[in-house]
Amino acid sequence: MELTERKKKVLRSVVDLYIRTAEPVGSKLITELPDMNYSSATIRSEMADLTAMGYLEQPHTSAGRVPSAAGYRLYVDELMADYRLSLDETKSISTAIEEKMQQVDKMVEKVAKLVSQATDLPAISVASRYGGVTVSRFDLILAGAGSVILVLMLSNDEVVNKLIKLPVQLEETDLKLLSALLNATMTGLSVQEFDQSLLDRIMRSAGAGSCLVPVIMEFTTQTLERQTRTNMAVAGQMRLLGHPEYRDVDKAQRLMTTLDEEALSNLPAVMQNANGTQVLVGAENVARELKDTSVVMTKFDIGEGMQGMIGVVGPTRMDYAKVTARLSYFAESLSKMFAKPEQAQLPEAKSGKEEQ
Amino acid sequence: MELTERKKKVLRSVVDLYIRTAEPVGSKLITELPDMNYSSATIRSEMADLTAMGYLEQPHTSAGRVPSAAGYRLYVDELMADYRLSLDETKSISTAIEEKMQQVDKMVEKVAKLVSQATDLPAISVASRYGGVTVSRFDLILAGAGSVILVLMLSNDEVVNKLIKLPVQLEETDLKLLSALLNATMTGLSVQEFDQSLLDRIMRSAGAGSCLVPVIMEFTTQTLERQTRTNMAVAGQMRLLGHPEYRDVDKAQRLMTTLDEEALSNLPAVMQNANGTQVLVGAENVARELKDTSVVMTKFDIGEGMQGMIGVVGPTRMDYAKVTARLSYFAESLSKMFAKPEQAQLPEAKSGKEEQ
DNA sequence: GCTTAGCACTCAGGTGCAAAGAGTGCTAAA
DNA sequence: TTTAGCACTCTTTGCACCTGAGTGCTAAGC
Repeated sequence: MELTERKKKVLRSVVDLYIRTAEPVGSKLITELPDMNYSSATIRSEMADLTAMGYLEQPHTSAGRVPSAAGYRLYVDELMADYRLSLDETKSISTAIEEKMQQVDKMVEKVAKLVSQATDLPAISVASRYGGVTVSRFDLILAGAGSVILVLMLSNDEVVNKLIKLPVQLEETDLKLLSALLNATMTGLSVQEFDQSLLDRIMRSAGAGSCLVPVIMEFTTQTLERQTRTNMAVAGQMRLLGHPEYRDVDKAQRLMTTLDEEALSNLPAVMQNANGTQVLVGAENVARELKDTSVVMTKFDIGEGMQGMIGVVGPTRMDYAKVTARLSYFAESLSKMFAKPEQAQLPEAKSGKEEQ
Repeated sequence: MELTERKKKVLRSVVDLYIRTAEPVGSKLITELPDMNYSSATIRSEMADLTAMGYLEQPHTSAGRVPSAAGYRLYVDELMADYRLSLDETKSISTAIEEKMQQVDKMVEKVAKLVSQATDLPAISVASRYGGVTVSRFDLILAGAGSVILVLMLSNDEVVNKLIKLPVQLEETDLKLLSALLNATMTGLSVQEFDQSLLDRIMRSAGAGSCLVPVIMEFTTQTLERQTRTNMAVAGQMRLLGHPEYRDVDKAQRLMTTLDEEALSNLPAVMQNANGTQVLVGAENVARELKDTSVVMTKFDIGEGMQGMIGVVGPTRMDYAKVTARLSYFAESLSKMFAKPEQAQLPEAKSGKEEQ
């Protein structure tokens, strides 16, 4: 059977209405739409066809129609009207992002929170670095009262520090010597190259500062390891409860536990080869628990060998147009922000063409 | 009417059973308890008395009894058997805490998560500082490639840093000069004392480094302000759904929104004058939304003019004995940890006397 | 005087059934 | 090709009814 223009129009109406009401859509409801100059009987026969073709489903004989996974797929790929962000919306997203986000792990949390807020759905935010971070510079600062501040500058321009209480008294010159030694031997080395022989070598040459070396080594290793780990945050889980399909507490809970745990950590893999905004409808999902749930996600650039991803999880009935619009606006804004760290330029509101 | 020993025993049994089952407790159920050598009729008359005295309530005529707020109060204050933490429990709490917690804001989050895990309830964790943090030392490190690392050491021994990209080329000596100037003029000043005249004064003397001054000022102000803010984190909100009284999604949602927002920020005030573990039963709560919910909270010390608080929120029917035991163990462990930052000693398991 | 057995009473929750309502598929006429 | 009409299906809702749990009271027993 051929998918005529009118069939598409009916399908789109069904999905649109279903997104709004979360109730099965009947033929009569559709006839009441503006631009629908057919009787309910005509719509009925079209709907019967669409059901036969697998785009719609019927919960039971005397109920209205509900989009099937295939129906959503078609909707997302072809039918969905571009959602046009209003000035208000871009503005509130912009000001939210503008607050400076200092470190990557903090950033991940904040972004998750913002995205969740903007979409009224639980959101995840991931930042993964593809390894290779090294220390590009060591500094030791004597900070009075028997303590030293260790400052590491990393190859990705992040800076971390640690306060070390000194067991013995050390002179400024001792620290100069030690930091020079560290800079000479350890900069540019990845964490895998740290080993016992390196430690021995440094200890031998360290002189008065040798008691600091183990602490420094441990902190450095820890820091570099944390850098390669992918950061991930989940926010706004409770928002799920606002949507009728999750009034079943058990279901919501099961879904959120999945989200909290690792099951989702393989989503970034799915993301890897795809570009732009991706929509996973219901059954297309990897994780069991997400079977009747959809995921929308987008990549964004953080530069310096890093990559971010933001996504939301929600009922298959979610308002894809709105969600994808907001998500990609976020991603765009974030990418720009990381491109010019100090003065983030926000993109123009995407002026999508309004179909129909 | 007098509250006899036997009445107390009955009341305790009712609360214990209700905590376990979340169902109204009938007279017959109580007779089945070991150590209860009375007939159901006797228990019934005792329960009728307890109801008249306001310690029990009846959802409807033919239902069992449920503890009233006053009943819980009495239970918490007098009747409750000390819960004895098993070795397993102390161990899992200990190892959880042992992971080093670096910065205060990170700490707050982690603690909230741990407490929530240990009690299977939503948890809040607050760390508030009573002001007065100043910068005790400035350092500027030239980090090659036209950038400078600014390191601030604060009066509470926390260290923060920021990477600044240089608009112009600066020499090591310029930075030395500037940092000496900053140390001379700005250390020990609280954020309220930063004003235009101070900025002007520094700008005049800064020489080549003057272009850095505004950035440094802003970052310093921001940092000190963040230090005085109280950090607060909420974790495990979804756990609420596991308890039957919150199967009503709307209720759970309303409660959690309250928790997420500020309504709870006045709880620390309640905490201020009290010591030890506090239990707020139902109607005793400040916030509207918490009316049929209980809050258990404890203070702990962070030293350095700071104070922490952990608490959980849950159904009035929660297992007070278990929750208070775990909470105070946490608080104890944390206090000890901050007393000797580097090698946390964990307290012995509290060996409470087992009554009855 | 306290305790207990017995009994009548109350009320929430489950079950079965009928009516209402929503929506469908099919057919015949326009 | 579209539409009006109609019979059919299935869920939802309301209602009456029954059952079981639990109570309060009373009178008898220790």
